[in-house]
This record gives sequence, C-alpha cells and structure tokens, in this order.
Amino acid sequence: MADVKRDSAIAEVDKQDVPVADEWELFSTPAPLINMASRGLMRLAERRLKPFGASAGQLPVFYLLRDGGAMTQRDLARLARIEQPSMAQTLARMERDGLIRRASDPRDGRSSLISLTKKALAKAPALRGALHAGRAELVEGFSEAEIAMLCDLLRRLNRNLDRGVAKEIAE
Amino acid sequence: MADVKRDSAIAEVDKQDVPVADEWELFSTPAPLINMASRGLMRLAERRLKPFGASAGQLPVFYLLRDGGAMTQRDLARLARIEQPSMAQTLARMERDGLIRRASDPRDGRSSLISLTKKALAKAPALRGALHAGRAELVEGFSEAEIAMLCDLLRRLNRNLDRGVAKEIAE
DNA sequence: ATATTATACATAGGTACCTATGCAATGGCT
DNA sequence: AGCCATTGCATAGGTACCTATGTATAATAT
Repeated sequence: MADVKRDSAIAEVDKQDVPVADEWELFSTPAPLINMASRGLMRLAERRLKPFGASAGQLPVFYLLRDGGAMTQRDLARLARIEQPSMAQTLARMERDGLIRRASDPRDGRSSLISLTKKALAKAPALRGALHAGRAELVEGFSEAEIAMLCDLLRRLNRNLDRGVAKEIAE
Repeated sequence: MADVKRDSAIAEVDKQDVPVADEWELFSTPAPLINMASRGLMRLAERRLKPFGASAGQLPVFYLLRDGGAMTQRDLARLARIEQPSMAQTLARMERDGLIRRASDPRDGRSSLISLTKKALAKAPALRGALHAGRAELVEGFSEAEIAMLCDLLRRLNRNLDRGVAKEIAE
C-alpha cells in the first residue's frame, strides 16, 4: 500500500492536508505550467528511454542523424536549438556510450563530422516506437484540433521568448 | 553587426543555409515545443532575476513564504511540486546566499521550519515586479481567452503526465 | 516497553541545460 | 605572405531538476 506513495510526492498534492489555496496562485499563469509539463515530460521520457540505453537529450541527435548521415556539432546544436556547449556535452556522453562516432571533416580542420554508430542506428526504431506511444499518452483525451491549437499557442509563445531574449541583448 | 550574433545561436535558425525541413519534424509535436518554451522561460527568468540576486528555482519559495511565515522543507517541496532533494538543494543555495533561515521545529525533531530572511523579504516586491513584466512580455499578442485556453490545455496535459507516471509505477 | 514501519531530511551521482571564456583553424583583406 | 576577425570546439562553473539510498526521529502496533 505504501508502495504507491514512495515513488513521487509530486503527483499527489491534492490529497494532502496542507492548504491548497496557494497552489492556484502558483500555477495560474502559463510559465509554471509549462515548466511543470517540461519536467514531467523529461521524467516520462527518461523512464521510457532508459531501457534502450538512451535519454531525452539525445533524441534530436538520433533524429537528425537517423538516416546514417553525418553532421557537424554546430549544425546539430543549431537544428536542435540548444547552445553549442550543451550539444558538446550530450555528444560526449553519446560517444562514451558508443552511440556516435566522429570523423574529421576534410573541409574544416576544426570540426568533425558526427554520425550514429551501428549500435545506435539499431536502436532507432525502438526509440521511435517508445516516443510514439509516449506522445499518444501525453495527448490522451485531446482532439486533433486541440493539439493543433496547443502547438500553435506554444509556437507563438516561443516566438515571444526568442524576441524577448534578442531585444534584451540589443540593450 | 556581429554583436547580435554572438549571444545565442538558438533564436536564429531560420536565417541559416542549412535545410530547415527537419526542424518542422522536430518541433511539430507538443513535447519539444514545451521543452523549448521551458528553456526559454528559464533563460529569461534567470536574466531578469540575477540583478536581484535570485534565480528561477527559488521563486516558489519566495512565493510560499512571502508573508514572513515558516514552513517545512517537505511542504515547500510538495507545494512547489518538486521532489524533496531538489528543494533541499535550492534551500541550501538560498541559505548560502542568506535568503532563508532554519529554525528547529519544536514539534518534530527531524524537520526545521524555513523562513525568509529580512534580506529576502526586502527583495520580494522587486521580484514580483520583474515577474509581472516578464509575464506580460511572454503572452504579448495573446488575448485573455487564449491565455486561459493555453493554461487549460497545459493543465490537462499535466494531468495526463501525472497519471502516466503513476500508472507506470503500479506496474 | 519494544520492535517495526513511516517520515523528514541529507547525500551521492547523473542528465540537461545555461553563460563565459579560451584556443586553434579558417578565411578574408591588404 | 601576413594580419585579423570570425568561427568551431573545448572547458570551467553554475542552476535545476531527477533517482536511489542512507540516517535519524516519530508514530504505530504488538
């Protein structure tokens, strides 16, 4: 009986004896809801992917190199929309785990061309399956129109965020 | 001219010479959009809060203890919806920075009652101002109805996530 | 009263991001 | 050819999460 309780204190706030009034304030705005969703997604993805020896941050790499192609670290970072050091760290872990290989770029001595190993390519279908299932679970009870609406709103939000960051840099 | 470029490679994908077809695939589903939004929010919040000597993860603590009250670490974690060790780490940093104080709980020898220091309480109004501004910027161009819709969709998504996690634990 | 279970916290280790900064190869410009 | 800004990557250090596990106190059941 206590087993269900042991796992995560997060999913069961409303059954507590603590006043819940604050919660509405804390999660009445989009930002914390997005943050919470992101953390939930990460946890779920981690749980789904771990059995296959992969993790959430590696997914863009798997996706971008899925057809056996090669790419520069810079391009991987840019297409995955993360900063270069973040991608460097992810690639370091993937190399450690034998998922990627680096070949020196003949046209540029600074960079190397990253590609998935056979081991990684073999995992790809399983990962895609896990993601597909996860996606279905995530939007369970949503109509296609609602999903499209959500994506649209999020894209607009992201545009605002990009703009905001850019603006503040220009002083 | 290059100054605008230096800051962040993330906000300027579409002006590149790299094929963009993949990007649509990578960001056509809610999950990556949420992840991206969350990272954007974090970056923005960090930038807004740093001048005041605070950071994003501390906001729930500031909020929950804003009236000078005290609370257990456990309750802080539960109301902020993060795991206990995460809250412990946040509190450790806040203590390091002189933002919180711990008083031993007379009714329970295991826990201590956390409260904001005067220094932290003094910051609170500024933080609230920064957040208010940030929130406005975030949802710029959104109608109130759209914001409400977004929050509603996100809440449903979060429920699905909670349920998914709970389900997988029950085997 | 004592033994067991549950709870509150601490600690260890890991992922995924970020910014700031240094270094080395490139590619113009003169 | 030689200088120099740019670019690709590496490294250092930090925040914010997570899971797994240990430890002491508290609550409960015998």
